[in-house]
Amino acid sequence: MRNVKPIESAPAVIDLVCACGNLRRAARAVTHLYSSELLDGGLDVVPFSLLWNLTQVGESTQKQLGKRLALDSTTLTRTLAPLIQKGWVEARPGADRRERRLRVTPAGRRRLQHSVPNWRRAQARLKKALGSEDWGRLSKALLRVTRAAQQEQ
Amino acid sequence: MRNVKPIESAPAVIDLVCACGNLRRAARAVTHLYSSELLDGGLDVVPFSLLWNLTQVGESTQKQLGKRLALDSTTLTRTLAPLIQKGWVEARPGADRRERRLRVTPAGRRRLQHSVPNWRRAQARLKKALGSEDWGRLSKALLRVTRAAQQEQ
DNA sequence: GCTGAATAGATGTACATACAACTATCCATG
DNA sequence: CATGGATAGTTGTATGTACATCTATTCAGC
Repeated sequence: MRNVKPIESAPAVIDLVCACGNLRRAARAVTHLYSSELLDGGLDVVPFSLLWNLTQVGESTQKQLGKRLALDSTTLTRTLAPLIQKGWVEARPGADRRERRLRVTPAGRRRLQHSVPNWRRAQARLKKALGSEDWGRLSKALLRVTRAAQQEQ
Repeated sequence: MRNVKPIESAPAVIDLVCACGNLRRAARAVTHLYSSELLDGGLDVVPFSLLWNLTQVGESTQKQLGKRLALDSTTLTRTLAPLIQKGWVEARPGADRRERRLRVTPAGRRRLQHSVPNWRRAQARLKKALGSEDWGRLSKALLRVTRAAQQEQ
């Protein structure tokens, strides 16, 4: 029985799909779409996302907001700066005076409301192009993968 | 029959989930995980992804590579520069002399191979934390959403 | 009450990314 | 074959993001 190819164990056809690369690419593509809608309203995706999330939580320290957004909290020092400067976000020291307690001001809330129709248009365009079944699947998958990645250190 | 609350049509409980924000957040979280593995091998996620994709396509212009990665092609001028400088990617003018034809060199291929085990570890960690069913779903959903967003302008 | 470890945030630096404006090249049409 | 519009890539600039390091503050244990 010479010359017989051995049976290959675990054929090493490893997944060629890089989850990280695919996520980053999707984020770029979708950011482009949302950005084009949101810029008409004068708020790009990052400021929009900060006002949006900060409105939803009501009040938060920088640290907590960073955790919520899976964002290094020192990054927020700079991305929040223009929002504070424009009076859309208020940062006041907490009882623990190391912390900054962040809140959206009434002016900030108005600014956000102004951009919500743009955001809805972006959502609607993507949802339509994707189909609402995939849209729902995507949302779930993203929450799960974020949790999984965060749990992994 | 007074005082009866009217039946509400389409209750305006609009999706509070922002696909863009969720994608960007997931990309940050997953990048962090992959980065921690890949950095041990000396290649961060962006150079890794460039070598990886360029290896897969064999040869490409900057424009084509940008399209494949949903990346502004001018961004590639800068992210490719260090790879070219280190001799991992070769850029030679094409027959159309406006173009740069990009190829991974043998040295680049070796460099990539060196990092593949790190990449596999990152993939394995995420896949394990996520479960392989969700992993598959995620991959499909990301391809679809990327296509959908790109088709939308 | 003091001191040293831990924590929140600010700052320096590096890189990723996009867009506008520019340059070199190509190509269609007169 | 000359010219003007289209295209590929470069460069200037602005923003987002992370990490290392620094400062101010807190808090546990003495």
